Amino acid sequence: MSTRREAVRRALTGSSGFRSAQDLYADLRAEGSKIGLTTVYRALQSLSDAGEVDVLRTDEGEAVYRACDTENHHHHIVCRVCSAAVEIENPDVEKWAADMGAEYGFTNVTHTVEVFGTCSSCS
Amino acid sequence: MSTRREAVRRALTGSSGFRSAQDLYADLRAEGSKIGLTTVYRALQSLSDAGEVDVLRTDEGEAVYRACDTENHHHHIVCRVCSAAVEIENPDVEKWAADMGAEYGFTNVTHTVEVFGTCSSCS
DNA sequence: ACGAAAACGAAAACGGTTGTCAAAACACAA
DNA sequence: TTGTGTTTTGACAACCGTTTTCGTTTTCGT
Repeated sequence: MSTRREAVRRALTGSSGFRSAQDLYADLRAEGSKIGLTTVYRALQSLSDAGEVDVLRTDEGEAVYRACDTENHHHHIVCRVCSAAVEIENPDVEKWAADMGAEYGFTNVTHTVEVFGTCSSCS
Repeated sequence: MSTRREAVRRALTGSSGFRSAQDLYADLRAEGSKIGLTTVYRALQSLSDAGEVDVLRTDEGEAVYRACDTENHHHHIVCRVCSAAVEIENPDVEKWAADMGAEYGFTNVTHTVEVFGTCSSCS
């Protein structure tokens, strides 16, 4: 694990919500790092490939990342103002998605579930 | 409703799955229309604002559109090969999302739920 | 038919992301 | 330590989907 990638992971772990690559780049530069934007993207790509961070897309199509507490499959409630996120799990939803897939003859079923709202401190 | 926008709606209604703006543009040009890409984007934007089509983002960040049978809130099972889609509804999921939001003090809660798989004719 | 308003399309601009490539950092054997 | 091959890095350009701009065309009301 290279130093740069470690720095990106640290920056991500130090934030409570979903951050974009450019956010993290700005954070790292602000704290004096000479890291390049390309490297931030590369680090996030590889952390994501390794399953160490969760990725999702905003409505604007921007990719945002988060270092999650568990490696288990789970979902989030994300504040649309400050992007803080709470991890949530629900076996029923997992089962429902799988059942739906089976019912319509779909194989290799995956799903995305994200809940958005305004968190108590932002409202 | 302008002619061009109607053409885009027709192109969308004639497909069974989610299509990107560029897909629709290609379809329309292929059938002889002299429509411009800009107009396709504009038409999709306005159809989407009017709630007449559903929009979602692929993992690659591309926006894809679909003319749905119902205007009610619903979700989809989407084939990741041919992008054919089945509309699905489930009050439990709706309730769950709302409950989760309330439990963590989030207001103005919305959610996105999409199921992906390989449909029977593509597998 | 006329003028105002809306729609249109080509091309440029934009913004996030990825590719390129030479320089720098590193590993490690001699 | 020095040399050599590998990996990582970052500036910059390229890419791609989308939006903006702006001059032209079409539509609509009168």
